[in-house]
Amino acid sequence: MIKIKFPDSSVDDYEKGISIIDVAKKIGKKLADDAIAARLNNELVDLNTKINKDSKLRIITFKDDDGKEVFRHSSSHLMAQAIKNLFPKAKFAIGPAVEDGFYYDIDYEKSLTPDDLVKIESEMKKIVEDNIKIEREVVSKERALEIFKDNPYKTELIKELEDEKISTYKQGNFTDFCRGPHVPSTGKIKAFKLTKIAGAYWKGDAKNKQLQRLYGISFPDKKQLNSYLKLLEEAEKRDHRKLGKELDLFSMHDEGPGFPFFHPKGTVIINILKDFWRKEHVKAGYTEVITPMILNRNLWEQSGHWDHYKENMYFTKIDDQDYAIKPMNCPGGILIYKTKLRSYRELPMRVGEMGTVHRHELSGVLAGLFRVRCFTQDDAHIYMAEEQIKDEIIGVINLTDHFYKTFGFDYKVELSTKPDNAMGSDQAWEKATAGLKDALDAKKVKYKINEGDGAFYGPKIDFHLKDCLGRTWQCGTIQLDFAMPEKFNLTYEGKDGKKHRPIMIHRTIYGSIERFLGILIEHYAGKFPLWLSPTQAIILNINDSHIKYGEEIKKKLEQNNIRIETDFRAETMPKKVREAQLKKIPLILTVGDKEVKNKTVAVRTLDGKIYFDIKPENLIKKMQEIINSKSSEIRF
RNA sequence: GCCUCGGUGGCUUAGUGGCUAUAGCGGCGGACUUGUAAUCCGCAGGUCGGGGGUUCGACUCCCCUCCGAGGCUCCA
Repeated sequence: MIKIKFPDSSVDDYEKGISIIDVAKKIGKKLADDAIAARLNNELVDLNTKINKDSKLRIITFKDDDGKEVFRHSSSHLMAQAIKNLFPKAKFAIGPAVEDGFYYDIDYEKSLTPDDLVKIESEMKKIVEDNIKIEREVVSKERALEIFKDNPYKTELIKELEDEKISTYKQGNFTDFCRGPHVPSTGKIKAFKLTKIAGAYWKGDAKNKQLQRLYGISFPDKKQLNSYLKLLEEAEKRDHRKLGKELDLFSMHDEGPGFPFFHPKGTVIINILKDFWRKEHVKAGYTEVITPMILNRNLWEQSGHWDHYKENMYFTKIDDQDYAIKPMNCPGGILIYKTKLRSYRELPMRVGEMGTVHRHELSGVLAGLFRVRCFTQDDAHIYMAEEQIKDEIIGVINLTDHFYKTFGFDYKVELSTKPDNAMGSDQAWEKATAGLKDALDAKKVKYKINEGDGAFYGPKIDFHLKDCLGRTWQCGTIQLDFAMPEKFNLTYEGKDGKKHRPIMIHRTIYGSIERFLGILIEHYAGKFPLWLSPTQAIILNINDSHIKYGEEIKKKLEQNNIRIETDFRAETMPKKVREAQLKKIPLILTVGDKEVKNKTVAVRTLDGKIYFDIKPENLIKKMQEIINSKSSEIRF
């Protein structure tokens, strides 16, 4: 689908833009056809004037992705103009809208500082006040090259274009080579903030010159900007690195950058995630294996990792032979497959592995639990016949859906197709890709296609989790693989008594337990649902005379596998409650004279509700109910 | 790996122009025996990430290095 936007200057409002698809739908007439044809042929026509005559067109507002993009793109130009005013020697590269705002890459002799950002912001404000008209002008390629002759980046881009006519946008003293569309004037951009400066390579290639990328965010009004800034603040509060420390879940050390240490409480959660995973996979017909961490060079040569993945691997020597620490689990699993002749009756063969892998990631990419150098994949390999692809994929999609729903995650699905450096025949790719598509369609899953983004050995489906703040994280993946079975000469004996080659699926649901834990910490803001909570309840006493009874309660809960702490210090109640709250313990149980007398406890939940006179048996029963339901709500 | 910024007791943090470095929380000791978000008093704890240099003198200035943050590239 082609989507082209341009501003509708008939409506004097910043929010208005228009989608040509809508034009086509609404008028379906020659006008739209002409416009689309012109675009496809890269003939630039001035669409504004023609379309103005039709008033029935849909208006795109800031609420639409299209409108947002136009608005943010114009914000980028606004920033560029301000930069030009302040730093006339800066050369502009590209300045698009991105999902979370906009940026402009510039080439400037001196590094800009956060102070400069403040200056640029004030300059932008001036330009907004001046409400400068933004005008489109279509010029010849020659003329464009003349206009941008001092700018090597724009020159390069213009030369790459096949069009003979080039559109430019002019606002005051600043002219940019740009397809548009833009808001009609700078005065429309009422609220913005420049957020950060970073290095970025020209055209995203590390071999090219590194430019300075200035990021910003903008909105049509202050209110929206403020709520966005609030969201950022909330995200910062939930940062798993901060909460991980505060809640005593894990730590990082200079002695092992990228290698997380999990404390007792973090380990509790990880073990629960693993237990849950095992139970569900047994139900889904998986077996589980364990393969070694260090394996001989020969294996990695055969799998292709030695040639294609070496820079990401760690090595060691044993008795003068080269060994590698596994960066992936599949070669080990394949050796198990090959321990005997396999029959078609065994297929599909679903083999899981909680496989810990080590990857030498670049130091600059490490980030808390989100990007580490040692992590455990909830891996599984499914060996199957070609005709089983669709059903197996459906099975994995169902399982994945069940997992994500359990944690309250929404998710998006992406399908990646054949890349340029692919191995295997076109037919095989087509079949495999069709298998993935069929499965997604059968499940009525909406998905986005990433052309050419598949692995070299097969197409894949990726699952992107959406957390409660709307941020997305790549976790699960389903990858079809025809390469490994080939390389390891995997076979099975068919009904016909002949040898056949199985197809392999690599798949994960959590992705990495470490990353998943990081996401969970931020998703729940550290307030884990009862079933995941490292400490499920804490017992507080009013004074020393209640300790004995408190110990009795503790024992009862422990005997029912409830993770319980006590705080019998001679501190005041408010203080002990406060500390328990800060630790985000779901249930605070208090014992005082009344409870000792009635043989009950008082229960306080994290949201501050208090229930008195709860019998311990009832408490245990209720807690077990909530734990079993995996609910994040606690009510008595 | 590259770019920019940062690193002060367990945590959060003050600090200066180059002289014996703040405070709170936490910890420990004591008093208080407390009914749902911080009781009071006292004590201990830092070679200011590490190494080198400039200097009479460096937490402060310079260089190197390690680690972290945000990006780029990559990715579970």
